[in-house]
Amino acid sequence: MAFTYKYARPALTVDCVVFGQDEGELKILLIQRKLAPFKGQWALPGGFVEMDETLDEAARRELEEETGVKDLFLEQLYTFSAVDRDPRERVISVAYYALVNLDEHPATAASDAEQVGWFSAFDLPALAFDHAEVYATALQRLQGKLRYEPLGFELLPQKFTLSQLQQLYETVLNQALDKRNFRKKILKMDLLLDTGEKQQNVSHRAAQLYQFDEAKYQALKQTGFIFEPL
Amino acid sequence: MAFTYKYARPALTVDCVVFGQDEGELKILLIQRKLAPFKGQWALPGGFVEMDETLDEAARRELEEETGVKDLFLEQLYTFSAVDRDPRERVISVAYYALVNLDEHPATAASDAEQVGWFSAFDLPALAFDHAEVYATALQRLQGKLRYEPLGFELLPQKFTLSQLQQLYETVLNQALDKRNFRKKILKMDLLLDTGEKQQNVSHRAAQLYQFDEAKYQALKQTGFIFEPL
DNA sequence: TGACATTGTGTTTTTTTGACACTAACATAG
DNA sequence: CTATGTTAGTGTCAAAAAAACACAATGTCA
Repeated sequence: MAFTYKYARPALTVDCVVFGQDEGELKILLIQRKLAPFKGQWALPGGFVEMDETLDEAARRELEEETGVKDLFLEQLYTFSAVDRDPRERVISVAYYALVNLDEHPATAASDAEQVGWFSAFDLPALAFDHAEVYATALQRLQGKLRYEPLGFELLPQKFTLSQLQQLYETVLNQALDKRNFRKKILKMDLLLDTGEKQQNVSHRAAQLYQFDEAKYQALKQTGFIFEPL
Repeated sequence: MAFTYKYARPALTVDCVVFGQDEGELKILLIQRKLAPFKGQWALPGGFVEMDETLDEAARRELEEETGVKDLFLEQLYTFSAVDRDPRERVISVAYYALVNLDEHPATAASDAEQVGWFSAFDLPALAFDHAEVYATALQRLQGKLRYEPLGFELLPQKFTLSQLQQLYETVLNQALDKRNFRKKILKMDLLLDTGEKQQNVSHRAAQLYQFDEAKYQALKQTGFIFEPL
């Protein structure tokens, strides 16, 4: 079966930049291409958009098919349209960026048999297509949004310590932050719930575990509140 | 001649939200549809993407064809993909937003014979397709970016007074600003060049004319400078 | 030359930011 | 059980930025 149109149409794909965090390192999820072009090279997970799904749905579907990761924070990034970005034919790609925390989401279950791997975000291999540009755009966006939206919590386990949160900000933004000032500011927003629990199995003083009060944040946001932890 | 593909492909269009400013009012540019669906209704200018052009190029081409407006500030906004957003068939649309100043750009030269008009941004007619949603997204983006990027100057003539600039911010953001604080802050950034010229033909004290130092801004931006006039 | 309209300007108070160093708690090894 | 190591947790002061606030200067026009 084939499909015929009066005018030529570009192919439409989605590509995903999936960020994760592990031991103070920012990572991203790549797959190794099984087929030409760029056979064997690392690339962003993604694929063709079906006729009965939105772009968001396509991104989630492809991610689950290719990497097993699901139920993650996902947002549209930018649509890339350079005429020769795919050597085979005209392909326009809607890029997404996603945030997961590596513990709670089954790390990497390959399925379409491609190899899947987490790479340090600041030390990536050469990427296929224009994926280096897509990745750079995503990192910029993440760094930008982290300053005025509570994205960081998507990268942490549900319960986390203030030190973990601070380290996350330091890693992503690539800058050191003052411990006392950071804690003061983030606690003053009154959006972290003290769970009463403490860290387990650490060989030093155990830290308090907090969790983010998403509901309260959503309510405040309506009233013009802006989350600015720095 | 027709084009045949193995898998179905959505049609791809661009749509543009063009903002302008006139006498303290924020306006947007609409065209009246000549054809079904939504015949006779107002809609955002836009059209199909050709195989040999990027999305940016398509947006500029369609804008000039349909409204005569060219050489404007143009930035990608978001890609809209609801499955039924076009009643005829699957159409995915990459939306752009654009800024022009009404004086220096030939206001509205219709060409494809559709009617073209500027409408007050806060009092729009019913729009075709999902264009109301696209417009809402664009306005939000404009309001957001105005706070940390020098977009306002795109909407003003090249030489402008501080009062005009302030009024623009007040109009777009829909909030009053203190004159002395606004002037202090914006002058302190040292990005406005005093042209030495004064307003002409006003029936009151003539204000100083300034222009934005784009080159200096671009240089500063590299060093991490952020334009924050509020 | 007086009335009108808009430009242009400083000071004070309040709030926010940034710099800075030590004690408390807990686990572990000797 | 004591000493050591490691991270958690906390307050103050100074500097900078933001916010509030009112009136004199300039030019046009009747």
